Amino acid sequence: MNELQSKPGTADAVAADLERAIHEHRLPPGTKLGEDELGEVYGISRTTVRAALQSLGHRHLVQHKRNRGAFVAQPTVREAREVFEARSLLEPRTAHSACKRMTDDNIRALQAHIDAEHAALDAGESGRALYLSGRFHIEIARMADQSTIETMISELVSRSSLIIALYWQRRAALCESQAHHALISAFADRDAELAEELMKNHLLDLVTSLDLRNSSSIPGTLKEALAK
Amino acid sequence: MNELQSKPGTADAVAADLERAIHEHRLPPGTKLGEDELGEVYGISRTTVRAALQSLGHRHLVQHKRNRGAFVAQPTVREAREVFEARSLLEPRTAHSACKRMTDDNIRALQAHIDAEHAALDAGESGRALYLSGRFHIEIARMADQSTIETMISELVSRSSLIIALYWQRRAALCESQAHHALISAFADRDAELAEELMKNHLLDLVTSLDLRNSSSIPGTLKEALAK
DNA sequence: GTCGCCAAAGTTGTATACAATAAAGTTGCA
DNA sequence: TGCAACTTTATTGTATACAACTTTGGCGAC
Repeated sequence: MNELQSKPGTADAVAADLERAIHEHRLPPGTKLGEDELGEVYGISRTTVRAALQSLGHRHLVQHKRNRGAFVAQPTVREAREVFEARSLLEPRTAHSACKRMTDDNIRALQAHIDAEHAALDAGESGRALYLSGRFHIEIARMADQSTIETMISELVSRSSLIIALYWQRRAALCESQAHHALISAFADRDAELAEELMKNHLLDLVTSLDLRNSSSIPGTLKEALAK
Repeated sequence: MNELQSKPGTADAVAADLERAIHEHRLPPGTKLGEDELGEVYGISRTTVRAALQSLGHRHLVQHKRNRGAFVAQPTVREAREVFEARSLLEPRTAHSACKRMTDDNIRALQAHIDAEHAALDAGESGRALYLSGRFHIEIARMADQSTIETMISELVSRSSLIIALYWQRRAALCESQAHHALISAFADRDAELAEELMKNHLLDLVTSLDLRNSSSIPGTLKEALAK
């Protein structure tokens, strides 16, 4: 059941690699993604790099500035709200659908996901833990057998990772896994209504754990704000 | 309040032009989009054409076949169901939100949209009428002031146009505008709950007006189906 | 006569070279 | 000394050239 991954050196492979690096916070928001630089890293020409960056740009993970280059996107407060609004429309109902189709193998796979997340957290790899935490949501969409919605959620989850990088406030540390555990329990009990409600609340909790007050100074954006 | 449109000759402009042509059924599903050919039409190089085609590919409007080229996408029955499933999750609630924010000017704009649609239909421009009919849904999302969701709905609407081209069955002709009129009435009455319900039923009607029986022979796909 | 192989043509995939634009640093003048 | 305009430099935007692959037509063998 290997997910089909592109051969290394292709635009898709580079885009996937960059997306993961962004998702894992190894590339913070605002990081410049020079074409020559990336081409040298991956041993490919700018043409392929550009294709990858364009793909990420279309998913709102990188922001293109004309004649300036590509940068890891810095979602605004407004954008952050919109992303979670969209997720709240898609994911609860998708969790409901997924629950009704879920097999025992699926549930075990989700449990394994959480275990891996914990392991990463224990190993101090918080970026990887965050990535796996996002994948959890995508896996649920996949189990709902809705590839179109899965694609959308995948984009929203990646963007959420950027939002977390910018607006996360320390206090609410890792209540994450609690919600995910509860979801798995609902799946195991085949309680679709409960799963839907849990997902809804989980997303709500995520939003409230963010600091989305207007115009909080985003690190690295200050100089740009003045320049403009 | 001119919507910012890219200068002609840019990848964005070409992509927008092609998207509209696809939406208006001037480019039927399965049409080959040769790079040299398009470059000659628009007076630009293949580089720019490729960027435009890649953009449309990411929106699932064109399908890329390795070393074969780009073709106007031919959504499968499964994909068709998924697109409308996604729309049913997004649009009713968005109509609700839009209703609560809607101004009198907004309502007049929507009415003007429908009038233009009728005019196009009377002029025999059924493609343009279909395009405007889709724009109606996008305008509502815009009025909900949710640009992220608007982008998603925009993609889904364009894909719906391809689905209609493939699976539309003659009988249910143009009950379309009826539903849109009813929606405007709900907006005018500031009845958000009703608007949500109307949108939900409207999308349901759309799906049931399609012929989504498995493996109905799609024009132009037959030879490919046999080849595979 | 049909099947299979081979060759040639056309198209996309990739890399490189050139042009345009924006940022930054420098120099000159007030 | 401060500001402004210019020059320089580095980067992206665009076009073109080459390579790889798929397809299609023809030729030969069975």
